[in-house]
Amino acid sequence: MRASDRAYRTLLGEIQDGQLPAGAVLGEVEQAARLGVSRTPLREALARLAADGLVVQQSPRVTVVSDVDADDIRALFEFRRALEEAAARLAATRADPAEFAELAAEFDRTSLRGEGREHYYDLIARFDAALDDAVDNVYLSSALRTIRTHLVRVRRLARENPQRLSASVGEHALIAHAIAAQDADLAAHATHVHLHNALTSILASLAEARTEPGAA
Amino acid sequence: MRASDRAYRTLLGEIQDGQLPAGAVLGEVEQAARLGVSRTPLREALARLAADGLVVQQSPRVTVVSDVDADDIRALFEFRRALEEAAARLAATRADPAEFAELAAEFDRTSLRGEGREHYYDLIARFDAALDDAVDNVYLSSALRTIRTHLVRVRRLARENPQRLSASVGEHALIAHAIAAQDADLAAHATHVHLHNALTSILASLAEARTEPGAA
DNA sequence: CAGTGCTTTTGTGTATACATGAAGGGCGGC
DNA sequence: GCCGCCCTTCATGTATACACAAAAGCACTG
Repeated sequence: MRASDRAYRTLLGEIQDGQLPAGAVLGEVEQAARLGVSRTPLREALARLAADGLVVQQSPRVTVVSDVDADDIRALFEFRRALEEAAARLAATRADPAEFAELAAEFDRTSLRGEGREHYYDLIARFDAALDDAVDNVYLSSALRTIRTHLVRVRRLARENPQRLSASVGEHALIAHAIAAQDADLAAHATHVHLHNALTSILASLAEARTEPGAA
Repeated sequence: MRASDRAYRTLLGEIQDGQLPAGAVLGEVEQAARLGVSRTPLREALARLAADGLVVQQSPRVTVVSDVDADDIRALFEFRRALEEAAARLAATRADPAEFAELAAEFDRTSLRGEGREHYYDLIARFDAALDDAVDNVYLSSALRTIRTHLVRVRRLARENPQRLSASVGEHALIAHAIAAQDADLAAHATHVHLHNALTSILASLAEARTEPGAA
């Protein structure tokens, strides 16, 4: 693997994990030395992170990990709503109904059995991949990939409670059913509802975390 | 200005102008020599172009200018529709009505006087800037900027006729009026109509250009 | 003592040298 | 004569050296 890829993935993971918190300064020489690569591939990694919006050039000389506050999350979800509603509509038109019927059944089963976090996240990831595949639009997929990159960090900031997770499974089931039924309106509206609930939960969790900053 | 910026802008302009046609191979040493910069800033420029989607890595070793065909344009407009409808809705909620009333009046005047191409494109650019400003969402604005970058090339491929241009002014006037009236539904639907008409015109022009490939 | 200007230092921007790997051509064998 | 292997070459990936600019610190002056 290329050194620039390693640097990118490492930094990406560290930013998503919170090991590199918002505001952390990323000096080229410093990070290059730490990651064991030279400045050239590290610069490329920083450029990619900047294109993703995960780091920003605070001043011409200093690159920092971008901040994430409630307003950012609202903006992200505005963007996400526009894209995912469109994606849901397109998938309802183009997707293989059988594939989404199968996904819907899996969501239903997961909801009943109440499985763990990792099973749920894995299922979500497969659902997202199927959506991307069905939509078959590189512009949309690329933008959705960027959003998901940011969402990893947002989820970490606002640790979702099991109750919300369970509700989310049901919402996904409905979206998958709608796509399988080729009902574009329902798919879009169910997506809207899902994102509304997700945002509400995240903002509530964030506000809660602010009042009692412990438990880190 | 930085050498990497110069390289980026030059290459961007040449791709948008068609001087670098789709499929053109961009070797690092070759382009670096041609543009009078070294490989390091040129690589950065290529990376930015790749992030924009204007060049693609055809194979691990060769970077080419991305192709634009009718399917690409349809995909671009699907994406654009999702974003601009959302932007129109948000602008209708958040924009300063007076600003868009003024823009709407300018569109009306332009429509009456039948001014030239450059005046129209300039007005559109100001409208887009006002929209970006009103929406106040970096994710949306960033995605819209990417779209506009691609649109320059699309417009060049499908030279729009004066008739379509004139109709487009009227469609923009309606969108601006809707935003000024804070009518989100009308703004979104007028945007949808506008993009539908624009896409139809572009695809027709493209099909026409294919049957008579002269007039280049 | 404070303010200003100079100097030093540090970090980025750029150029170039080196390593590595793939692709193409040529030569040899079958 | 054709196929396959090896060698050469050239492209990218990486490392590093150099240049420049900005910021910080110190010293000198008012």
